[in-house]
Amino acid sequence: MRQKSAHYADLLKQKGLKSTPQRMAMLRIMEAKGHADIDEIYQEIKKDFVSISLATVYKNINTLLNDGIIQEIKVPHKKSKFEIAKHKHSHFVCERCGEVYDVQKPKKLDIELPEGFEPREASVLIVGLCKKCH
Amino acid sequence: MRQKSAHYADLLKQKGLKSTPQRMAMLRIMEAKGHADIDEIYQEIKKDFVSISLATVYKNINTLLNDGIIQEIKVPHKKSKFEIAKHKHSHFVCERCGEVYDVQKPKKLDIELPEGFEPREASVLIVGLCKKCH
DNA sequence: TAATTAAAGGAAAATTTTTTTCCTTAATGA
DNA sequence: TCATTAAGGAAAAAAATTTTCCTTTAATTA
Repeated sequence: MRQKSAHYADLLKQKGLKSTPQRMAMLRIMEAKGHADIDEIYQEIKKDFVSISLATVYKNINTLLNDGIIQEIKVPHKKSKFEIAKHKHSHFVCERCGEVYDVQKPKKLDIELPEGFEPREASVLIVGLCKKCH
Repeated sequence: MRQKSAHYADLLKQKGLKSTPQRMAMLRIMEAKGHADIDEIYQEIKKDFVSISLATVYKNINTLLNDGIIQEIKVPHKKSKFEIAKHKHSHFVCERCGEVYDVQKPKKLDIELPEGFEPREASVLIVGLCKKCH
């Protein structure tokens, strides 16, 4: 824990962002949950910061997104989830419970693009049943 | 054109949906554009149906989605796009102009899932520069 | 430390997006 | 053609997100 928090504080400082308790808590929540949507973050953080404003959560999500500290995962039929930005990986969404899991990225993708198209990044989303729901 | 429209009319009938002019127009717009977001559809359809309600567009999007006639593509940083449901394929999004293109689906994805996870479907989204913007 | 200052927080309002309601209109099928 | 019922339109409501404005506080420096 000491490590992680220090890490986030440094990361924020690097980007010229203040490491406020609310912001750190949001990062810790995303860290702990792996993937969380706005409302989950808000409900969770309210346990520690009773009077935190939902606007603060949104503002922080946006600044953290802009600085690449977190990233958004858009999932079919559900609200966007946010996660701490990390090494590249793919996602698995359980169609029953909605949980998002990180899975390894495919070694290579054999998709042929038309002439003139320049890929920069690919993301894979697998939909299915997770261990619990299967 | 005769073909396509008849096709849609039949498709709607099959699903027990009425083939109204507004609904047909929405399908034609998605067909023509390939991928369109709510606002694009609304702006476009207003040219023919001056007094169409935005609520009608939303309602139709939802019924068409529920019956699997169209599908939603969630794209990072932009509004969702909708397309006529067709054989499986992947998407390429241009990070400059935002245009979405259909690309072939990978033959196979070598992603190892943890024990107990059952994949049903995978979607691949490639982000990069399209021919025009490259 | 104490003082400074710029960024961040909170509350409320404003915007934007989406859904619902309620009544009217029109597509479908007998 | 008529009856039925889904769909359309307008407006309101609800939900989601952003902005405003003022206060507080983290970070910097004297």
